[in-house]
Amino acid sequence: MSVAIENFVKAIYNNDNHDIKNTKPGNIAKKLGISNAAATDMAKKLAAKDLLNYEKYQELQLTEKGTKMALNVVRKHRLWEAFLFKMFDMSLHDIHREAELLEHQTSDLLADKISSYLGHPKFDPHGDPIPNADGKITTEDTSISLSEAKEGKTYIISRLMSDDKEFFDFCAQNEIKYRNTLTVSKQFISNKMTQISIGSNTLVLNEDFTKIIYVDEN
Amino acid sequence: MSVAIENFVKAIYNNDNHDIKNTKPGNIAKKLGISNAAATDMAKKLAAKDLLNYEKYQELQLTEKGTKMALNVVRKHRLWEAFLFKMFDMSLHDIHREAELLEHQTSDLLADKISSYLGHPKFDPHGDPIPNADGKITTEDTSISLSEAKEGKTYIISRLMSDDKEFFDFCAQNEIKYRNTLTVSKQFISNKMTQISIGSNTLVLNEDFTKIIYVDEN
DNA sequence: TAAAATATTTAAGTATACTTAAAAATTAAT
DNA sequence: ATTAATTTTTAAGTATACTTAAATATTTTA
Repeated sequence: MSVAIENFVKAIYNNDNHDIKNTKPGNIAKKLGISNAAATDMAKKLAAKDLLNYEKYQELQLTEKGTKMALNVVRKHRLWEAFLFKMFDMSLHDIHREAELLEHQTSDLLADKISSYLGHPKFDPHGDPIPNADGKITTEDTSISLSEAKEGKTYIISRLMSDDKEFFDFCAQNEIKYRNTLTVSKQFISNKMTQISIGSNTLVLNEDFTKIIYVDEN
Repeated sequence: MSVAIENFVKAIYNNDNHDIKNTKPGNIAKKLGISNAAATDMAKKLAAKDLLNYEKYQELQLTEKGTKMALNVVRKHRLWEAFLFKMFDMSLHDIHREAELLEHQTSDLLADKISSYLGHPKFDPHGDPIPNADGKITTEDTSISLSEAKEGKTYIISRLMSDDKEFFDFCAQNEIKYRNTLTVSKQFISNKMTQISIGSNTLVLNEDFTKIIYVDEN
């Protein structure tokens, strides 16, 4: 299957799992940087290949076959991220960019070699779960976004759900890192801001950031 | 530039350097598994981009710009081979197949990271030289093919110039490996066969193999 | 050196993955 | 509940990288 198709099913999968669960063509188009028309076209094409269910004006739904393909690509993406992060001194943003390309040109054999070398990790450096060779995610997700965290409690950062360079630069400057500990000192409900202390820093984060920083109870 | 273009200039580069130096469209087409017509088309297109010089019915000649592009791709290919060979237990044939895909999706940044990790190797596991970051090959090639080697002399294997699985399987079974030592016991000139002793084996190789096994004097 | 074989080029056509522009349907706002 | 705004779809068109078939040029060989 082509890169375009792999990226399309991956975008649906990611949208379905994370975001506000909008998998209509326009939303997928926005993620992929293509026109709405192109997304509608592709949706019809993939429906004919039994990768997704398409009904006019409805959400796109991956079939079992489509989900399997998406998970295979996601697995390769996250394995590459884990591998490059371990081997080389590269930022989370950079490893994401490389993985975005390499994921489509990686045999199942090589993916297994990488997984094996890393000791079959269950999470990538963003904290996202890595599907196993059968395309199954075997970990439970108990984490919540920082925006939903409770005042006074201490948490461990479990995921940094972003591909944005500016966000990661901010993280790097403020000890916001996968597995680090933080305490929520205050939730400013009406302003949708969250005050945390992490290491020696006190930070007040707005919703843009607290929605993509995921944490687990300590 | 597209994968098709990168593969096209790479094929010209490789043909120009190794083989019987035939870079006419038909020969490139054969290497790439495309039709002659497609190769002629592409040649015209690349001439317009100043990647090669095209004159009807003549050999295709890479320009400086085209050569640079080819060397950049070749560098990435050989770095991936060296890296995968070091990291994972994979055959020469397998690492070639992976590198063939990964080479087009690798940033200069990542290539440099790989090179640095490996200590800036000058040769890949086939014995082919790895161009440096400036696209220069800094090693001299003093090796000759086994078909040209002298009776009675001892040599070191410097290159295994093939991507063929059967050839590498044969090599694996007979201690034919980069850097191993062999002695040419007899050249059967009229039959174009070469008898060698390597390790505990005596082998009589025909021209198909002696033309792709390169050796250096001891 | 002329005929036969081979290679290259031209021409016409295809599939993929897009585009823009307009029409149709849905969703949001008053 | 209409109207307005937004989305989705359809339609027509484009670039890339191929294909096959036929025409033309080159190379081989007898």
